[in-house]
Amino acid sequence: MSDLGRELSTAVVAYHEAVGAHLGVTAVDQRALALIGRHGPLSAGDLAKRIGLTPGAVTGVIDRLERAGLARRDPDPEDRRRVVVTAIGDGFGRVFAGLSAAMGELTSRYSPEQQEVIADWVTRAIDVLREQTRRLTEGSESPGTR
Amino acid sequence: MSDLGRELSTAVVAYHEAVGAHLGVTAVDQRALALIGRHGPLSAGDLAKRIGLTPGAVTGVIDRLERAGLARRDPDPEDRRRVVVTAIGDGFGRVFAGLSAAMGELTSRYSPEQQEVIADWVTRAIDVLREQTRRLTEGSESPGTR
DNA sequence: CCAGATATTTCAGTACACTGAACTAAAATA
DNA sequence: TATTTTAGTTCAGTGTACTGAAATATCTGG
Repeated sequence: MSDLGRELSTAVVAYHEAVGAHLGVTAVDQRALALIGRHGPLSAGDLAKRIGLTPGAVTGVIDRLERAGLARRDPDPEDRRRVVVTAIGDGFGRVFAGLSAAMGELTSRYSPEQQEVIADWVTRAIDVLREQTRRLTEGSESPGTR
Repeated sequence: MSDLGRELSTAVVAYHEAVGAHLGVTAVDQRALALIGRHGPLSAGDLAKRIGLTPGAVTGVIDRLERAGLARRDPDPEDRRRVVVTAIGDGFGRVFAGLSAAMGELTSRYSPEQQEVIADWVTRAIDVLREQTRRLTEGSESPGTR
């Protein structure tokens, strides 16, 4: 099972690399997009803090996401200095459409009780990954933390 | 569930990035290491073909893996032009030790039947990911394919 | 034994994302 | 209203991984 986990993560990383190469976005760009997708629209500055990059670098991140048609810049009507970045339509979903469909098809072949077990495991596995990531990251500097 | 898949993959990518930053190896390096781990020792040239890089770039990949203590260069006794690259001990496992332990602990909390279901789903999910990756990659040029 | 083929490394040049600092515009404060 | 602070972009410089070609070492077929 530990081997399976390793293979799964390798396959996931390879997939993300392929998506990135296909769309002209980096791994960081994709993480930023996922962050927006999960959290909702964010200002450029907030995005910078969240992903640990300088504001200058974030401009590049947004440029690439916009060019790939995955996100959109909008002026904040409340504060016209601010730029609000929004994931377009379901830009992420569109890119991942083939994967989502195949995964849905796969999962539908299991009984409802089995699907329950799988979803539960995946949820907890995500927590484990986040915790381990935090453990690795802490101690290293990040520009936002200074 | 499709959202879960997305979150899982995002978490996996973030974890790999953190591991890479920690050890000074790139995502490509990690994929190369996984390839060696799965397939067994490979010559530098074979590695180049498999990961789609020029021989010159592969020299750098192996350099970084060696520097991180994850792989080893050995001359091929059968053909002294060749260099055989081997994953060290369980270098990969050592790096991923924290993750493997946590994942093992997580999975052990399920009944044997449930574990069966999870392992089955993960195995098939890996196949789906590989297939989708292949679909994205084909059509794009790679140095080895030319 | 010699000429060509093959495996890897080295090296110069290129591409690209990041930092840090200067710049522009807009808000907040006095 | 004038000054200071804040948000984002632009830009020069840096680091790093890649390509393509040349160099080195070794194998193989005539």
